Amino acid sequence: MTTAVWFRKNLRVHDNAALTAAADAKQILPLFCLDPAWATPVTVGPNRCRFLLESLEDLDATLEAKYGARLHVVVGDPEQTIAKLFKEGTVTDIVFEGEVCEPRELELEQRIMKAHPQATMLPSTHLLYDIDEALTKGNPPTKMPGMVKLAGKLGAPAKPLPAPATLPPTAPVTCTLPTLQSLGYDSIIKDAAYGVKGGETSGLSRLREQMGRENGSWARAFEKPKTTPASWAGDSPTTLLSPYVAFGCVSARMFYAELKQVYAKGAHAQPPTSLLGQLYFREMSSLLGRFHGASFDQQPSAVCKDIDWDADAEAAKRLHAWDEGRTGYPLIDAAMRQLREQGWIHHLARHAVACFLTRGDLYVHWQRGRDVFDRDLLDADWAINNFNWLALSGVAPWSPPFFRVYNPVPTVTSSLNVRDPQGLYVDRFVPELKGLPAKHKYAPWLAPLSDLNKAGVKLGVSYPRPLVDHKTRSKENIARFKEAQRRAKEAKEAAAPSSKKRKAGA
DNA sequence: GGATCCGTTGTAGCT
DNA sequence: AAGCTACAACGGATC
Repeated sequence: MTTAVWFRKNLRVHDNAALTAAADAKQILPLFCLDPAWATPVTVGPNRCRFLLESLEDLDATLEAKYGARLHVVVGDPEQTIAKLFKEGTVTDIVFEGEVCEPRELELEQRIMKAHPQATMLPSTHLLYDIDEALTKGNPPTKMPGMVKLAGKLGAPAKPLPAPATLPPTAPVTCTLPTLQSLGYDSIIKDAAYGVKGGETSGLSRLREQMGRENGSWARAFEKPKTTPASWAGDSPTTLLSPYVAFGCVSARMFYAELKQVYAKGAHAQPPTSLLGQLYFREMSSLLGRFHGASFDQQPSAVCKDIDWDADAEAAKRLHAWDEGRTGYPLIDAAMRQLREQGWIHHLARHAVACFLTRGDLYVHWQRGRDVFDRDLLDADWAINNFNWLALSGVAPWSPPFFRVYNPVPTVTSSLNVRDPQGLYVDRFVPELKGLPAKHKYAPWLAPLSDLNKAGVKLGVSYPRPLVDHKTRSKENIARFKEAQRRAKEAKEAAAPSSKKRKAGA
């Protein structure tokens, strides 16, 4: 009698409902299914895959040290892997946590439950709140005041489950962890942003380190818009805990519990900008993702206007240049190159590149950008990624007004808050501009020819000229967006006339 | 049911 | 230097 404990987005021993439930089993098989269809270099970048493998390695080590158990990692289709384990008699039972909203995972678990009726699917520990309970309180909020109100109704999140004291013996299985090479990755990037390494061990130690930063006053004072996107090393501007939370190395409830302790010791910032606000945004994204289901990542939908994004060969070229950091706008290019190299960029850099790709400059479909983020971000999360691309491209009810476009050339007053007078961020990620005077670093096309020559910069050759002219393009795009919106409204009105129309007609 | 309020993060130009 | 305004104007929640 062996119970498989299927690890999914909970790569940890703390706050793990499945592992906790397995404490009563006769024998267990800790299991992770690595779907090779998921982990391809095209869909999941090497850095993100590396973080996963490190997390699995750490989980295996923790299981062995704490319980004398080992993690059985199988590279293959999860459904088939589990079916085979049952068929061979390796396992007789399975326990796992349900997914909160990602459609492919929800579909997968439905197939598993159908094929193995004895399986136990437990409520997820992925969020602060039980998602089903949260959704009984009405439609999920789309703005932070609504989320704060909902949190008030739901009360304090449950305390994180402690790691089990003991576990039953592990089934005797030999297993070796896959490597990036064995999964078909050839460009192996070793250094993530700020050296974040996957796994519960480094995740929990990073959590404690960040909560203890400046004796807790840093976490209490934290306000995201005040941090700068021109960051890549040294003290991180944000906690950089998001990759750990995304893969479940650190549970949101554990994060919340530690944060509450720090908050208890003094005055602290409030949502939306505070650290708690960040956990609330994550919660809100998942609630909305669950509520809208598979349409959440589509256009058009109940939460996505039908905008006529460019989709011709020219647009494909612009997308490619954006993806590779060759737009000719150093801020955009530095951020996109950092994303590839480090698997992380600051929140405001995400705003800058997302606005630039979509409504601001290139007028490319937000789904294209979303897929690039999904590939490269260590903290990629289906609900959060879609929520934010819907927001930044201007199509969602929770979007900022579409005509508020970020300037890709940082200024002192810009809300992108770049604050990089020496242009060090550009130097680090766009080294071909290194010799330029600092004042031209973010707009090399404005530099006098003598400066360009001195720096060895040949615009259009060693570094691209601006792909589009921001001032004229953003104006045109705003007009196009407005027109698309007007058409959509008209179509809606024609389908279901409202009293407004009658009034207008009278 | 209509009016009003407000939303984590716009920019440029002015005082 | 912080704070105002013009630009052009969405849509959900609330009263």
